[in-house]
Amino acid sequence: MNRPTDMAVDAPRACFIAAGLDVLGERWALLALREMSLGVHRFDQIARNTGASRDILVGRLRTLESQGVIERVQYSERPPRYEYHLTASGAEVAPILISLAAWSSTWMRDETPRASYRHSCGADLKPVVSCADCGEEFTPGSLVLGPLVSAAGADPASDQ
Amino acid sequence: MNRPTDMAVDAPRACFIAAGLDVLGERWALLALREMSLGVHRFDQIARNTGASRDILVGRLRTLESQGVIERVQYSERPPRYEYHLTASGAEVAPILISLAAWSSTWMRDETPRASYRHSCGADLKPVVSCADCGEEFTPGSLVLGPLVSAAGADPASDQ
DNA sequence: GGAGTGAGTTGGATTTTCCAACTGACTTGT
DNA sequence: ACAAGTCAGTTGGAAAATCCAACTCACTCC
Repeated sequence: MNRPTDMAVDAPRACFIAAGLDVLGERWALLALREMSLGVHRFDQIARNTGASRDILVGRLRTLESQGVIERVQYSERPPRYEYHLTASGAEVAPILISLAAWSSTWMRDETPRASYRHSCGADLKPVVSCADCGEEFTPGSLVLGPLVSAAGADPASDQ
Repeated sequence: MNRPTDMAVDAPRACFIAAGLDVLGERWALLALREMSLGVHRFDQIARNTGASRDILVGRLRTLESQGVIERVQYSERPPRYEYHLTASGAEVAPILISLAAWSSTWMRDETPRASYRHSCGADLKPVVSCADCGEEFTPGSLVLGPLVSAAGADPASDQ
């Protein structure tokens, strides 16, 4: 009944990139996941290695846990102590970290020496992102919008 | 247990992931880049499609410009009007967006329908990240710390 | 002349983050 | 035994970032 000019002030794009950022895009979240990927699982060490304030970090870890990205694993009973581990979902954040590290080491333009990353084969980090279907490498611009869909949604019960 | 590089015991890890997040990790930055990747270059439309406040968005765009990730291109002289375009550096943010979209569409566990993404070949987004050197796929855990190095650093004069 | 477009800017409220110190329940060293 | 240290948080207040709606300025279109 109404058309171009009338209502619906364009709402922000609801896409999977935006949704992913709701979970992973808050400050310190990806750095905390980086630590767990590197085998650091304890609160104090994660706080030290990321530089996050302890109070903020608690909040992030709780959010990531509630989203099923990490899980708290008890390693001491008497004082109850927990460590943080990646779930299957969290482990699959790796490609994001890899892309970020690769972009950064290519395009950062200061001289600051920083820890680099490598593939476990020993080579410098040079990830190639290709399409599982056609095998072609993704080039800038080869990412295109698809239809509206719901996420695959790993079921919350399936922990490792 | 974990001391891959020898760093001061209490300093946050200075790595390329952290450095990348300094540039791309602020709120709205990646969504603005998403818009430009999708061919949206004007301020008003970027603001609408991302949902960012206009004042904050101005700040982000200025930061991204100063980092050489995007550039302002004048498209009208009187009134001076600019649009925002990805530089070579910005175009290479695509793998990050792709990984994020793929992770999100796999692991988000609500039913909300969202815009999905595809490869330009038409297939659903299923990126495979592999090592340019050995060809092996990156598996969770195959990202390992390397030595301290400076970034390749696109030369600051070449942004135009 | 009035409405509309586009790219911002402004001021004030709200939210998030930062920081250092503190807690409580242990464990280890002397 | 007692002091000191470890660990995973909490707490409260200050500082910074963000949100929001309205406003500006310079045009163009009807």
